[in-house]
Amino acid sequence: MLSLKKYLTEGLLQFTILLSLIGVRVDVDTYLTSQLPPLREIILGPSSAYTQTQFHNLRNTLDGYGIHPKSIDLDNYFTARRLLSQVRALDRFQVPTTEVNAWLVHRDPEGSVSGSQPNSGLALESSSGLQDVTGPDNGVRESETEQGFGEDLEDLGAVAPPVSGDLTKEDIDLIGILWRQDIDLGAGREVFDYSHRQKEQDVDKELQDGREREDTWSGEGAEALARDLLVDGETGESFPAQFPADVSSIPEAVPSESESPALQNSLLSPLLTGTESPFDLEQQWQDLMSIMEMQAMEVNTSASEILYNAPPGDPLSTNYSLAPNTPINQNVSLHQASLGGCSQDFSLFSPEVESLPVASSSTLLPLVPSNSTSLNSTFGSTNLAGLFFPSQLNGTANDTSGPELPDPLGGLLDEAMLDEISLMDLAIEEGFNPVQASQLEEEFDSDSGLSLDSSHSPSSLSSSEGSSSSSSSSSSSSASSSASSSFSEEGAVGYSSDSETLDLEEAEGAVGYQPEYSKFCRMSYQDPSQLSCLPYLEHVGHNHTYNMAPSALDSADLPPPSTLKKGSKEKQADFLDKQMSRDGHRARAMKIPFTNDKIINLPVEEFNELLSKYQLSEAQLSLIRDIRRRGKNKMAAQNCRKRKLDTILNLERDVEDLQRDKARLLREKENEKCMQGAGDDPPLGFQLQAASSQPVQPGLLEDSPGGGSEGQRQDSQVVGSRTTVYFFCCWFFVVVVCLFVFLTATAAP
DNA sequence: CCATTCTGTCATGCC
DNA sequence: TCGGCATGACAGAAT
Repeated sequence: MLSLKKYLTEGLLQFTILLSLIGVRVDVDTYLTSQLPPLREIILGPSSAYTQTQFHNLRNTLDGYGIHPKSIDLDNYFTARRLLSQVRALDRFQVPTTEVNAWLVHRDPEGSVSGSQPNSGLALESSSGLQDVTGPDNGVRESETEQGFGEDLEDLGAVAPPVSGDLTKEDIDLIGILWRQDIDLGAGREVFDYSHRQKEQDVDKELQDGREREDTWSGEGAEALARDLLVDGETGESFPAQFPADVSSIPEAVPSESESPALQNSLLSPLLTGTESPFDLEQQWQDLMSIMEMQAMEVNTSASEILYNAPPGDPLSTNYSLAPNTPINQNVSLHQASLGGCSQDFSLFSPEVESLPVASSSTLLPLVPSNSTSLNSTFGSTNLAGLFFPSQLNGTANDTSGPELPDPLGGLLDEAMLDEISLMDLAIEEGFNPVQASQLEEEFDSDSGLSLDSSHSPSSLSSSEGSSSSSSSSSSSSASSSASSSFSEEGAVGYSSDSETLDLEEAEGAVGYQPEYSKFCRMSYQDPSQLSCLPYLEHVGHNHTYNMAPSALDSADLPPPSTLKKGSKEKQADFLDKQMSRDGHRARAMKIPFTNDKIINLPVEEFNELLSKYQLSEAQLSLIRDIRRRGKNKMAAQNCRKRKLDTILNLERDVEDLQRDKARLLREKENEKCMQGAGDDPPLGFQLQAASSQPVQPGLLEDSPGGGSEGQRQDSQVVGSRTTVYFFCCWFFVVVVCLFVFLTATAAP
């Protein structure tokens, strides 16, 4: 039997060698291990000569077959196993040569390695990898809500500036007129400068930017405006007399004129019914009223045109005219309730932006009318970014639309009143003392809150003063007014914060804290409780409950207006509302006098200073600090995840590069081996090949496809070749057996 | 309804 | 010691 085994094994060996020589790859491994155990025993058992094939079978040992006891050299075996494992470690990625060729053809365009130019290939690959990485990053960013809104913000920022380009000559003239109105009202340069005390540098910078924008966008008119601004020393930075400036002048006039509580009515009444405002008031107040009247007259535009030479189509004029004519009740429409918040907000706070440069402010104003109109037409969802800014571009064209004009100003007035109310409420509840108020005045009084931007903050001043401090002295009244202004400035109600948010967004660019963006719209909503302060505003109050709803209610969902168009924008708006989230509502509930945006983003020094300015309860302070902590941690978490993702992507790219390098090196190695080892007695697994012309492919030895679809394709080829070889081997085995029987029979005698 | 993903928050450690 | 950042872990919402 021993001889039989010898014959058989030798015969098989010779047969396999023969097959290898003729180019047929015999993967004995498969058949030996699983399909033909007897044959495996026969082959592996007899001698170590066949252990060469164990090179190929070594991994079978790992599968539990174990090395045959008769294996002559376990050391060699283990050595071979180790080497083989190393080789396999190298060629995980390996695929048959044919496939590799195809792969190379496929990969070369990408800059993948071609054996001759590894470096270039790597370089190209790395470059492509970079692209890949950037691509995924972008995708990720887009996927992230933050990022998505960041784009919106970017769009917002990008789109908004061009709006100034839409400023017509009339707009500019009107701005200049309004600006002069501020001067007439006594808003001195110091007021303006003072307003920028905190962000003076930013203001200057943005002012320059704004002037540049004016130059580029507005052309001559803008230049003229810029010259006016530059020329006039009083105005200084003067944010051009924008609509807000006009309104802002109100406070100044108010303190002097309105020290008696009786002014409450007079104070707000003019706002509410601008047309009826008497001109017998003080000159400033009269001027102010004239402005308001102009606004009121806006529908007819005749009066405004006469007084200010403002063309009918002027956005600003349209802007101003809106509210007075229309009672707030009328103004408050359902759509305003939902959207109005945003548009109104924007219109209101945009002027308030502390550091908002002339250009930006000027640009923003035109937006209001266009906005309102666009909102009415398209129905604006609460999304400012989507509707508002894009619409701004067309703002001038939309200005003429009559019936819809009243809304913006009405909304503005409403917002202003709400702001006032909230400020009053805050002032009352928080117990601002005149001293702090005076301090605040130093900070904020001139601070644009008055003259510079805030249209509503002044109004808030007036209202707060009128209502809260009836008998207060002029100083105290001014202090309170300043306090209220500071509130508004600080975003007590959230308006200013919104504006500031805008600022921050612009300043920070894409990095901007996007959740804040939601505030952009949301901040317009007022706490209903605040409305109750002023009895005569109650009618306004319930009218504006629409606006209040989101903020007032803990539920983040906006009241779904029936008229709203259900769309992605609205959905986005809802998302933004939800973005406002708990802290925003908490802050409102706690009547935090400043926005979360400031709470989170202000430097610790400014933050502490801000806190010191207000008499806040422990609960409020705790909430504020929690908000700050959570906000910062949220941003940190976002950054952390972003970095993590980037790291993963980079690692993935590196792995791919290394795999390519390994594949390349292995191919080179195999090629060298084939070149020099043709005469040697290589392992059976390597020796037997399906395609004689093809270099040895370690990939064939691997179970792992290592090459994706190409690898699968190759596998199919390999399977076919193996099947053929299998049948041929069986046939040959039968022949050999027959020969063996024949020989034994003949040799037996 | 379940699994996965996304996002916010907390706790912890480090600087 | 405080403030901020980084990060793992968890929970809830969204998909």
